[in-house]
Amino acid sequence: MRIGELARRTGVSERSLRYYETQGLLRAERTPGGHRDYPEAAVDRVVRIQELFAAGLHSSRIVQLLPCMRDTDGGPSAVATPRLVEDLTAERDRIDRMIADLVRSRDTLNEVIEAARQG
Amino acid sequence: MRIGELARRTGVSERSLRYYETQGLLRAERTPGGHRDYPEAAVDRVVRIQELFAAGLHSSRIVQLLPCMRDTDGGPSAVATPRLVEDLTAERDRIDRMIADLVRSRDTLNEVIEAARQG
DNA sequence: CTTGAATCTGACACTGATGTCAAGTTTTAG
DNA sequence: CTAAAACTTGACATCAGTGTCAGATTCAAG
Repeated sequence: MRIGELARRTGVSERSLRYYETQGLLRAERTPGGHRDYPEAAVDRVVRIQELFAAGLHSSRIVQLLPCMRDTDGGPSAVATPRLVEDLTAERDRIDRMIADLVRSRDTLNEVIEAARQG
Repeated sequence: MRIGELARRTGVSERSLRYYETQGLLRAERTPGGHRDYPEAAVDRVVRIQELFAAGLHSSRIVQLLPCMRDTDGGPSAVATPRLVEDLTAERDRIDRMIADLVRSRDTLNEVIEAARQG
């Protein structure tokens, strides 16, 4: 599929999809004229990438991580090196803390919302 | 307490504490010489502010929210206007989606980490 | 062939909290 | 009194993904 359709189906802008490519996160075949041609699996991949960005991972980290993830197309997965495992563990712990923070913030908002509904 | 101690106790930089003040998030008495003098409750407040920043709320939103939160010192709390409740509800829903995303990312990382431990 | 939609590359701007540095003032300890 | 530490304001930089615009090219349909 071409970039417009991928953008529409993932909700990610064309600009961002091109940026992902420069960062080595996403590859695409090219038509004879130079237009990008994505495989169906790109949809899932882009969604994953977005999730990881939302989790605060940087491009460089996602680049390392992607080949180790079991893909939707069941492609051959690499195995993380000990060094990478260490880094990913740190990321995971950071995400856990982030989740805890978010839960507290959500509860705070709910308190205020509830107080207003009753007041 | 002065800004250095507040920074140390909250883990937030002095730079950020001053920024919070310019945004109307944090007030401080001043010594005759002009140095900031924070009440004990500032510690909790700063922690809350940090959490809300981490949840993706902007200064302007936190400014609206703060007076509606029940403070640690049990100060008089304002009640959110209907308009604010609407905005806060949207924020809460966004946070809920963010949490869901984070959980997925964490699970992804755990999968890779586990695969490496066994591989 | 023609025309309009889609895509290409490249460049520049922005966001918004935070880092950092500079020059000057206040506070505190000896 | 004095020196060091802490604090002040102000300005500029940074990050990293994303928005946006311009000009050129390709694609698809009539």
